[in-house]
Amino acid sequence: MGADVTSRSRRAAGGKAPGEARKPRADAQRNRDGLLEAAKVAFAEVGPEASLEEIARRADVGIGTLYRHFPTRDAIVEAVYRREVQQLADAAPRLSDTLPPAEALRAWMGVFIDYVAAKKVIAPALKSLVGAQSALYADTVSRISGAMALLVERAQASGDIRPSADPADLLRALIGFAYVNSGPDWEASALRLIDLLIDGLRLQRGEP
Amino acid sequence: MGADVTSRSRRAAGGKAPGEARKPRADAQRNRDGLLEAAKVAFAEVGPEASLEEIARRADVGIGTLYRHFPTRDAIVEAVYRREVQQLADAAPRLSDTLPPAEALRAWMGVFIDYVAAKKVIAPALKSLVGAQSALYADTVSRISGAMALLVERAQASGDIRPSADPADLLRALIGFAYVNSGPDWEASALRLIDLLIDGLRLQRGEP
DNA sequence: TCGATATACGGAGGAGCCCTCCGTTTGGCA
DNA sequence: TGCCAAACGGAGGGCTCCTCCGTATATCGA
Repeated sequence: MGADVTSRSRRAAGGKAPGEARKPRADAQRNRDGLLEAAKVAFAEVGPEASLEEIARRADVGIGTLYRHFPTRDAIVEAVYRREVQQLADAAPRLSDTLPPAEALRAWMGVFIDYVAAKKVIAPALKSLVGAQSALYADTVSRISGAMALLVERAQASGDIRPSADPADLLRALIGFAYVNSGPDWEASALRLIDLLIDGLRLQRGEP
Repeated sequence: MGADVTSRSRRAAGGKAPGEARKPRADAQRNRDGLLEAAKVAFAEVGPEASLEEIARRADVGIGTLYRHFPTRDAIVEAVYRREVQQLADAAPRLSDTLPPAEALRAWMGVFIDYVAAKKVIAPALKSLVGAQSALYADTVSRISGAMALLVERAQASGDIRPSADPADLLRALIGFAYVNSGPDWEASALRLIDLLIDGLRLQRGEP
């Protein structure tokens, strides 16, 4: 995303094109990595409200350094979660190649829930997936949206589900189910609700 | 709820039973009301994270006074929302007397969404409706749960929806839909999702 | 190899918030 | 009218966020 201040992918060391910044310094890179690692741990333990000063402390780095690398809280949160989200998105095509279309859709939604359950870290970031203000999360959003769209399209093409089904709606529903993640029963409940939705989608009453 | 420190419903002024505290002082009552009013405004503007010191300031009251009346942030949030939630719960029996059971259920869920949309204030308190830790919100929760249970029971009794439908699941779904409340389309999307759920509930495939 | 200098670092400091504690004020009852 | 429980207010300790700037050093050209 555009959040990081340090830019990583410069052309390999050596001659630099005119106007191009030089390669990031080694200590900068090291500190950045350390910060991400510390943040991952802290977010997992405390949630995304974890103290940034505490994260800097854990990374053995000054608070100023943290802010230089990640000017906002969102920036560091987003950086930490990106890889996790990517894994989730990757599951979609895999499932789609394995299962009948509607089942693949159901299964992926289940995986989404499992994922949120396992890495509790993700849950609080969910809102950003549909949030308006999150230019920051655009990348993450498009990956997940893409996964959902793929599954819905295939299920529609095969006639498994009603053609009016809107992937954006389903994503909202899924995020909503995942959001309500307290109580001992929440995961099972979410899975039942997914089944209910899929059943609803299968119904073709009065659709063109 | 048990949150308020000052207790309002004493027996009418006059002789007091042995061991019973005296009636609250007039200034205390006045300040309590002022705090609630200020909090209502502040929560509406900023959400439930609004600064408590700011609320005390707006109410022309010391911070200590705020804390005496409402020892925790939850206490004051809860007090503000209770009346709003009550209105919502009241809508259920009214709809149930007017519409066919499944339609009443659908309509009430719609009202819930409308309500969250109109008084944005409520949205952030949603999580508490299913939260585990919220002994504080027990009253609110039971009112809403009761409304949902009533509607589901009647719809089941009439055979409109599958007997396995779980009111708690549906409440979770509804709260989830309402939670994902950003973007221009969210309300319409939520209503479509409700329709989808109701359609799913109508399906009786493989149910006893 | 050896500076020069862009780059990166650290942390003090201002401002805000949360919540507690306690000296002061005041409303209500006798 | 006077007493005193009840209520008040806000200073203060501790935490957080974020900015700013003087200091240190990694990198690159000579």
